[in-house]
Order: sequence, then structure tokens, then C-alpha cells
Amino acid sequence: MASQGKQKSQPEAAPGAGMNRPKRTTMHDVARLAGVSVMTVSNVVRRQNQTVKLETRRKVEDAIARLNYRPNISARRLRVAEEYSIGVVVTDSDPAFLNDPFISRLVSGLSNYLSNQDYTLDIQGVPPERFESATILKKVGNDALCAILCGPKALRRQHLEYLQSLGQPVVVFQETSKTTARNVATVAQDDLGAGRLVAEHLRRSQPRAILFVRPTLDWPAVEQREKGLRAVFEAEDPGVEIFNSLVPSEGYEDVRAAVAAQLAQRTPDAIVAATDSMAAAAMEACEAEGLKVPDDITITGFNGFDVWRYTRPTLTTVLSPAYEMGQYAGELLVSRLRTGEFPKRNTIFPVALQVGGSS
Amino acid sequence: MASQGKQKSQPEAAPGAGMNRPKRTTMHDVARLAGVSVMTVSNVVRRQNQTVKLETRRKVEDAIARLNYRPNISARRLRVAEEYSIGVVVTDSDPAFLNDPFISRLVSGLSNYLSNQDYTLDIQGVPPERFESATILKKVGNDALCAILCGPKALRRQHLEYLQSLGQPVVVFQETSKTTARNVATVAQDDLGAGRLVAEHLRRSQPRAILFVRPTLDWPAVEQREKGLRAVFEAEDPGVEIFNSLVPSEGYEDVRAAVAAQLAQRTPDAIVAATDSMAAAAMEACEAEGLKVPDDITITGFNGFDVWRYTRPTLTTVLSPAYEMGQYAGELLVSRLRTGEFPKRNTIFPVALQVGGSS
DNA sequence: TTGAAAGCGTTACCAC
DNA sequence: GTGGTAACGCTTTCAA
Repeated sequence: MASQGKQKSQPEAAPGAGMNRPKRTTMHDVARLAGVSVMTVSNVVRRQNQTVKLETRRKVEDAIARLNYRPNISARRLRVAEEYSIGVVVTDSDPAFLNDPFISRLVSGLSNYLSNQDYTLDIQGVPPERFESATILKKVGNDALCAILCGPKALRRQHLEYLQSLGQPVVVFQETSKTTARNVATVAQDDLGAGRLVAEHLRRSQPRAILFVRPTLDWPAVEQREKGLRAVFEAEDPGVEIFNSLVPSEGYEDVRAAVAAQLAQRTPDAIVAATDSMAAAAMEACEAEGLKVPDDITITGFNGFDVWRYTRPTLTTVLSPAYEMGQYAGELLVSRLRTGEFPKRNTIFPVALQVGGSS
Repeated sequence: MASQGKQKSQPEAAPGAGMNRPKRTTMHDVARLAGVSVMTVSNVVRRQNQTVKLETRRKVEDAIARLNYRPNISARRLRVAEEYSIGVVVTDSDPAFLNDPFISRLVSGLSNYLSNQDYTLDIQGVPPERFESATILKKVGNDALCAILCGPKALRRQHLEYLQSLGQPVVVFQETSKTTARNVATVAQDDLGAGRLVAEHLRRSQPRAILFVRPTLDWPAVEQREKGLRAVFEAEDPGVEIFNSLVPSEGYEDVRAAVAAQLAQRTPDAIVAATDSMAAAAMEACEAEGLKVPDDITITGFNGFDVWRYTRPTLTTVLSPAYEMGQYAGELLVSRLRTGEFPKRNTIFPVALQVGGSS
């Protein structure tokens, strides 16, 4: 409607997508205004302050402020052949890939560490079947990569090999097979131990039959949790039967329905769910069957962040150091980039059982 | 232990931080191997396939595969003067800034949309008091920015002005003051309406006193929710008293304690909490006081994603289209970058009341 | 203490 | 259809 007060002189139609993008101020503009050379501006910007006379520096800083100058990071990256940037790929079938509390904490920790080191963080979620087409992997725009992979072991291995072929340092989360590849480090929490902790805890109530509820889509962590759980019972109470309920998704409704169907056939003494939110859904199914938790049936989860507080009874779960793992991955990568070596190849973070009212 | 079979020739110690970084393959390497010029390689890489003879293209693609070549995105960005990248800044006092379900969904939606458009997403969380020092803002590395701002209105305005001064397109989330600045668009959900919806719903149970539980640190959304709530009661039932409980953080324990302290003094008929997780904490405080929800006291939340399902009774809440808002912001920005104009300046997404057992 | 020149890897432009 | 050349904005190097 009303035309804006000030009419900007239209830069002659630039070609293609760049249209209407105002020309950015560069070091040359600053240099011209300050009456110095670009090199001096560069020295000021890069805080090489020993080199620049105070008076000159003031002039330059003044010009920078007047022109609102910010350095072009792509030009710098090109010149110094470093990106000061880390890329994160998450394979997940859920489009809201950041919504998983483990992932959101992991990425938060990583992001904060990297920001403090003046690194940038690029993030991309991708469904497992399209992994190799992730833009972040097709072009070189990061010094190193982080990956959170899901899916069956063979697929994950394939993705991991693809990552290695890129020739960049990579930190892989939650992958349990050790690596000696110079370019790869793994960071995981002790999910095997987590499964064991839950098993040891459950043994006290002497269950005869345990239902393990897990999503169809494999997560490495889920595999490990089941493995740890089974290992303890096989060794200590081989009579205990552990049977699985595979749920097509981790969605609350899917899990609730699957557990309800299972309970209609057969009622175990204990339900071990692969995650806390799945445990909460299982709890609702039990409730609906009139089963009292923990008296008629016990329920436990994994990766406790908040959900365990909300349910009634509260959930027994295993606490995860996800945020710290993210930070640590940042340390590993920055260190790898600076020294040429990962300070540690395979790291496993300990976890802790937290007993709630549900078991 | 065992030394790897193949011994790589060590590139002579490069200076500084770049050490051990292997020299990357460039278009020139590909061109040399394929026996063509760099321009031809460039044309193949950029899919200018009409221009390149099939046979030539095959040769080039072969060389690319053999050398494992990936284009250097910084060089391209510098040359075309576009970043194909969007930056996201989140001000939050919680280091795990992605853990908020609203933010994690918003960013997921944004990220997915941008990935599909071959844009990269940079993300950084920063405490409100250090906003202007966010690396993502200090250098130019994105074509446009997104911001989720918290804190009191004056601070947010200051941050918004700073963003505008950068001269890049910006989408601000959850900011309610309309803007006509050519470089700024706002995307918000109808939190004022959300407050009203809750109020209208509560009126049916004819409360005399309502406790609004909110964090000390202002979020624009929280302001709006309170405003909507109060507006309805002021207009329709002016006798109803609405009093606030300010909680230092959104942490479960803090909220529980604050509400417990409040209840010890005075018991309202209804608690309206600024978010669902705060509502869950409030519910526990009521439980501890022996108050039956919803008979003795009702509880409602906002921004329902999952928490509402977990509590007993389930929470009455207002559903948020966070994921869609993120996607839409992506559309706005890409469109702005392509056409020079935002297709829409201020967008408000509708929300929906979802009645649970808690009210 | 300052500055001139070269070059990072890519693409626009234009000649062949 | 193909390729030579210049330029994007910055930093390294070295000379003044």
C-alpha cells in the first residue's frame, strides 16, 4: 500500500537467485573509510592487536562500526582451508528428530561446547533409507561430522563405512563395536550395563516372565539394553522367560495398543520398555487392564529424563548422561582437529539406575 | 597394536591448526584425471547436463567417483555470494535449549524443510544476556536468520533491533508485536487465544480464585497466555481473582516447591500453569497436599505435546503446531531469499484446546 | 607498523 | 560443447 518512505536505489537487476540481495560491505570498504589497507583491517578483525598501532586500530574499529561490517566467513574458510564447523546427521524415521530427549540433550551439549570454541554447528535429520543423500554429506562444508545412526546393524555399518569414505573425522554415538579407524571415534553410554542394572533390580521381585517392549526399528541402544537384560537372567535365573513385543513406532498410541494386545493374551510379571515414554504407554495399558503397578506387574524404562516424574507410580529408569556425551564429543572433535589424533577412540559413559514406584 | 596395512605418505607438517588435515581433492584434480577442463567438471557437478556431452559427463562422473570428490561449499558460497544456509539463534537460560518440546519441534520442522531445499541449518543456543556475542551473529555465514527470543519485552526488543541491524532477513518466533520492517517477519502461535480458550473452559466450573504459575524469565508466549486468561475473566467474571506464582526456573523441582509453598498459604480453585511440564509439577504439589484433581482443584497447561498423556489425571492443555511453524518459517525465508519479499509479514497459527481429566 | 600481491576452489562470462 | 580467464573476500607471505 503506502510506499516506504525512503526509496533505496535499486541495484541493477542481479542475475538469478541473488536478486534484491544488497551488496555486502567488505574489508575493502572498511579499509577505504579508515584510510588504511585491507591487511590492517584484517589484523584488527583477527585481534592481532600487537601488530596494530592503537590509533590505527581505533580508526578501523570506528569504520567497522560505522559500516556495520561483519566478516564473510566463507571467504575466510576458503582461504584458511578450515571450516570451523561441525556437521551432525541424525538418522531417524520420526521427522521431529530433535524431539527425542536423548538427542535433544546430546545436540544441546555438543552445540554449546562448539559455540564456546567458536565452531559452528550444522544439523540435519534424515530418514535412514536416504542417509547417503543428506546434503550435509554431499558437499564439504564441515571439518568433521557427528552421527547418530539407527536401524539394523548391517545398515548402520553401511552408513558408517560411507562416513569413513568421506575422509573426515567422525564421532559416532551409541555405536558399540569398537573402532580403530584413525578417523572415527565412538561415544556411547553403557546401555549393556543399563540392561544389567534393570535385570539385577528386577530379580529381587522374582519374576517368572518378562515382556520386553521395543520398537521394530533398531536402535543400537535398544539392542544393548535387551542384551544386558537377557544376559543377567540367562546367567542367574535361566528359568525366567523373556519375550518381546515389537512395536511399529515409538508413538504413545502404538505402544499402548501393542501392549494391550499382548496383555490380552498373556500377562507377564514385569514389563521392561526400551524407553521411558514407551514405559509410560505400557503403564496406561496395564491400568486399563486393571493391573496394579507395581503389585500385579512391574514396569521399568530407560533413558530417564523427565517422563519418569510424571507417571503414577513414578518410573524406575536408568539415567542417561546425554548432555555430557554431546559436550564430550565436541571436545574429542576439536582436539582431533587441532592435534591430528583423537585423544580417545571409544568412550563409554556410565549410567545409573533410578528406582521409582513402578517396580 | 598391529600397524594398519597401508602406510599413507605423511603430508609435510602443515602450519598451525590445519596440521594432519589431508589436502582435499578439488575440481582441478577431477579435471586432470578426466582429461577435461575445470569448467566441464563444474558443469557436471552443477547438473548443467544439457551443456555436457554424455560421453564427457561419464568420464567426469567416473573421475569424481574414483577420487571421492565432493565440492567445497565455502568456495561456491564465496563465488555465488550466497550461503544457502539459515542460522537459528535460541536465547534460553537452560543450557539444554533444544530440550524444550516446542523448540525441538520447531527446529525439526525448519531443518527438514530447509534440507529439502538444499539449505543448511546452523544452530546456536545462547543465554539472553550474551545474545549479541553469539558467533552466528558476529560473522556473516548465513543468508538469513531465525530467532527464538526470551526475556522481558525490553530485552527482546533490543535483541530484535540488533538482528535488524545485521541487514539480513530474519524470522522471529513468538514475537507478537507486528512488524513492517522489510527484513523481518514474525511467526507465532495464537497464545493470546490459547489463554482465552483455557479461560472459557475454566469458567464453566465457576472458580473464584485462580493461580497462574509462570517462570520468572519472561517468554513472550507466557505473557500472552496470561493476558488472554485475564482478559476473559475481566470481561466476563470480574469477581474472579487471578494471582501469580513466579518460579525461578521451569525445572520440575522448583515448580513443585513453589506451588507447594503457595498452597500452604492459600488454595485456589484452579491452577493454570504456563506449560504442561509446570502443570505436571503443580499436580504433584496438589497430590502431596491431599487435593483431588479435578474435584478439589483443577489444573491446566499449555503447549501440549506428550506430557499431558503421562499425568493422572491427564492434563487439559492447548495443542501447539510447533513443527508446522518451523516448516512455514523455512518457506517464508526461502521465498524471501528468492523473491526479495516475504510473502507474509506476520503469521499467527491457530491452537486448539484439548480437554483432559485435570479440569 | 603497514601494505602489495598471490591464491584458496568455485562459477560467470565469453571466446572458441 | 568446451575451456580460458577473472573474480568472489579473505589471509599468508614478504617487502617496505
